[in-house]
Amino acid sequence: MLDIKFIRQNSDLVKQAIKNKNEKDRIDELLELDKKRREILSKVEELKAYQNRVSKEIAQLKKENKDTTEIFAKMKSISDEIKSLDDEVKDLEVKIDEILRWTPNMPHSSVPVGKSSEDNVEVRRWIPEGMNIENKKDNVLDHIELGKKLSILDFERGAKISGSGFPLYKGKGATLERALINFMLDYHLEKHGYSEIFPPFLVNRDSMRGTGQLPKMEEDMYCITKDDLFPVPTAEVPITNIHREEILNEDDLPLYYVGYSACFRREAGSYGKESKGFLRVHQFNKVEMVKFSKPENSYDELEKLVNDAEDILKALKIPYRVLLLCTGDLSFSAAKCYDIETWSPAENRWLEASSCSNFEAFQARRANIRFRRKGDKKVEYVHTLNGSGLATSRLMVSILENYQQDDGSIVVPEVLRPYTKFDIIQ
RNA sequence: GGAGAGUUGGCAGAGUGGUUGAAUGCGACGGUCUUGAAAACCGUUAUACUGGGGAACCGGUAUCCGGGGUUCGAAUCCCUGACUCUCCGCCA
Repeated sequence: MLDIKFIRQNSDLVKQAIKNKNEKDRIDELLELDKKRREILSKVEELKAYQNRVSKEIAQLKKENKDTTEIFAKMKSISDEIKSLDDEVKDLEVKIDEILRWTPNMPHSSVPVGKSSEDNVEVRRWIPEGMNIENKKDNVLDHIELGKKLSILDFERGAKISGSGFPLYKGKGATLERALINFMLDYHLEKHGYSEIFPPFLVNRDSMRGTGQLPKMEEDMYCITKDDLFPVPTAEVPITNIHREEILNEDDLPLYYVGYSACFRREAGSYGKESKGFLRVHQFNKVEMVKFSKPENSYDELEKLVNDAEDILKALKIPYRVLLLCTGDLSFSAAKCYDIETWSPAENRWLEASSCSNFEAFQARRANIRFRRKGDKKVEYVHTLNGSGLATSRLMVSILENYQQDDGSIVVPEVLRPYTKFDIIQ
């Protein structure tokens, strides 16, 4: 959510930002409502001030046993007037809030302006020593074929149990998945100084609003209507909401959290080639990093966050590239975002495995997460950041395909072996 | 799922219709005293919106879990929702 005062004073900037993000502009309507609200507000507050004053006088009169009939009649009509004006203000506030919640975050000045993913900028790429992704082997199997052949992935039975997009891992495939999650968690804990969180997987509506999934993405979220709970689309939601409605100490910042969760996404409207196997699923596993930072440090923290995700891929020796997303591809809540894509030899293309974003105060304002500087009276919003570190499904595609041998077996990446207790899948 | 008890400022905890943004205690911060510290004493101690001002600041309004209602007036009465705790039932 953007600050209404900021919008008031910088409406042109905000409009430009909305345009760059390909979102709908309702700023003029917003400002009109805002103006009206403040007009009525000053009227009703004046009446309330009068009411409060007279109310004290009445208390005095009552004490002296004086007649109050006349004054009561007068105050009744004022009370009624206040009530109706209050209703008007409330009505306007609901409308204002609605538009604000549908207004996207503003891209940071360092974000390239662009229309779609075509305009994203590759910042760097990393290829393990001795590997050349240009040298395409002929007989590489894709992850679906590998999964089937080695009996480690079973998409058909997953579909039988739940529906398409719910992968079933079996045997060494299940172990490999678990190893990967544990490896990533341990790595961030030990090497990058994060604190571990194991969050709830179902969250309430307030939490979903806090991080910005609602109202805009409601169609893409699963919902347990009976209890009005949502299966988390990412651990970002429960972890960021840890500090909802809180005022943090300056000394506590930055806060680094890392947590695993299963992630649930309806992915409404996406079918076909793009969604085969692991490429698009309704349930996947992800280790998520979340940071709460002081505003002046948040962009340094973003760079570090991306590096933290990259370190995992370097340790796994998976080729990847880092993209700086352009304004048009930037998500609703983000001010700046880097995607990390890993190489898939079978698909012969890059697959998004991580997304690292700085939300600045956008989520913090929605979720009311603030901090107080030492010796300072005022509170400020923190900046929130998060990044996948990483999502296992896409990563699993790259691991299986990159580590496959000519005989169709798969060598387990060295760093995972202490977790898997085996070094080859065949 | 059933029955009951709760939810008040950073924390503890008063307050059952009228100068209550809210007693008191603790904590925190500032000061006095002290070579320094402790103790003691004095003072300060929420957030949001809104108007004025360049700003420090000043005024108004709201907030005692959320929402609705009764009333001239609600922390206090009524309805409703959420959460917490205790007991019973069920259960991995």
